[in-house]
Amino acid sequence: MKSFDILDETKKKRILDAAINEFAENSYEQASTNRIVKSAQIGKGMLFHYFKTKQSLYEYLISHAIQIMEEFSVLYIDDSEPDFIERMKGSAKLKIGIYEQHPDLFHFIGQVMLEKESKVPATLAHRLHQMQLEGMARMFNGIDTEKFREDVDSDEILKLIGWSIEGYSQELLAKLDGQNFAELELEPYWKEFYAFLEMLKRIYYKQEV
Amino acid sequence: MKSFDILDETKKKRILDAAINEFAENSYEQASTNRIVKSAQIGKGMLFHYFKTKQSLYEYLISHAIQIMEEFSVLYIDDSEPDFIERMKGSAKLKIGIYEQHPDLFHFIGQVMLEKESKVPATLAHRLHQMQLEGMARMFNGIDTEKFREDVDSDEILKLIGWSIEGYSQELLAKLDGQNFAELELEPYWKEFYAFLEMLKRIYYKQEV
DNA sequence: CTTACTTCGACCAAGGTGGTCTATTTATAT
DNA sequence: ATATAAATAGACCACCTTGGTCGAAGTAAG
Repeated sequence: MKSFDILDETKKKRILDAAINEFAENSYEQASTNRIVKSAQIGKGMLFHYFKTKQSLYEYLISHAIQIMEEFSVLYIDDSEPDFIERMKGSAKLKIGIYEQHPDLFHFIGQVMLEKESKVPATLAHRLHQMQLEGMARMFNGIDTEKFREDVDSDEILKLIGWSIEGYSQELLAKLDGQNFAELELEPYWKEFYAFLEMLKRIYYKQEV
Repeated sequence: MKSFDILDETKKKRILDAAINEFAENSYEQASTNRIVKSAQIGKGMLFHYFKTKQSLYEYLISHAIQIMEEFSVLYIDDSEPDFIERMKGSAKLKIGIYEQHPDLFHFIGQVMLEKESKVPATLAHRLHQMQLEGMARMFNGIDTEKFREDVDSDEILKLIGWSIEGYSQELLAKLDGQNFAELELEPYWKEFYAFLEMLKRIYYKQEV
């Protein structure tokens, strides 16, 4: 794998993107190394020179994906922010950030989660699980629930706000489908999103008098 | 196809379930007729006797799925009910009802939607689209928005309630994963769900004084 | 000119593809 | 009981894709 780490960044990215995309859209078995090399525009031999087998390529990708997720997580999510909705802003920026730079990463990880364990070595499965737990912790630990309205259980409020933001994002993403993120002016969408969050505050926070 | 329609219901169901499952979990190209016949416990020849080609089987399934969805829709969704959340109860019952009797139907339709148009004939694509529109209409037409709190736009409230119920269902479904619906006592879960809906009313409806 | 490394893609055996066909069983009709 | 027709299984077909190999050509360095 040394030989792979040494490549120019652009070729490396082409290969990683191609491979992640292939494993995102197909199960391990159905994913095709032939399609990967074609999409990455390299010869068949090279892929098996860099990664000796399909399986080891797969494991490399999983590890790579975890690494990216963790980097972005510490970068974007400020777990000292006590206001839940403010913290969710960071989470949204994280998702968009990953989406811009690695469009298929979430899809890939989702596919990995569905995979029969046999293809995902125990240590990687463990790291994935750990990542999930830590992500939850970073999202929910130390939230100030005093701000929430008192006629609804605060755990419920956390979930409701989460689901609402999830729904909003899905709708937005569907609307922006096909368009190229890189050359898109996102600022107005953020503005709208912030307004949406303010609305959530109006709904779920105590009314200031 | 006549020959197929005549079969005993149990064998018919075995074949339909196997085929829908296969096309739900794989794209058209990747779906395998071999796996279908093995799973349905019939000989290879029979499948191609009933449906002459893979493509025509696929189209039969799509048509079949649309039919089921429409039946359930008129059965469960009462579009004369003016209270949105009450109407959503029907929608939830519809989903569970379909899920019980055809576990992979939603997944299948989702997969069909993703398919490159070429494999889905225009007329079926049109029927699918029409079904979606009518479903939306049955959900949202004639809703009494007077009940909603007035400090938030009522269209937003409709969406927020929808997303919240969606999130709740997903969470519940994840919790019940793997368990067999048929032999499951659902009543307590409905109870909890109704309580959840009452909470949504508290949040999104005008407070009665 | 030699040595070492990179790159490609033809090639391999193995196995899966949609679809056909024959042989046999089962049901129906006379 | 006999003849005819329908239902059924699965071996088989030609074709394609699979993960992986390997030799040859290209490139760079010493």
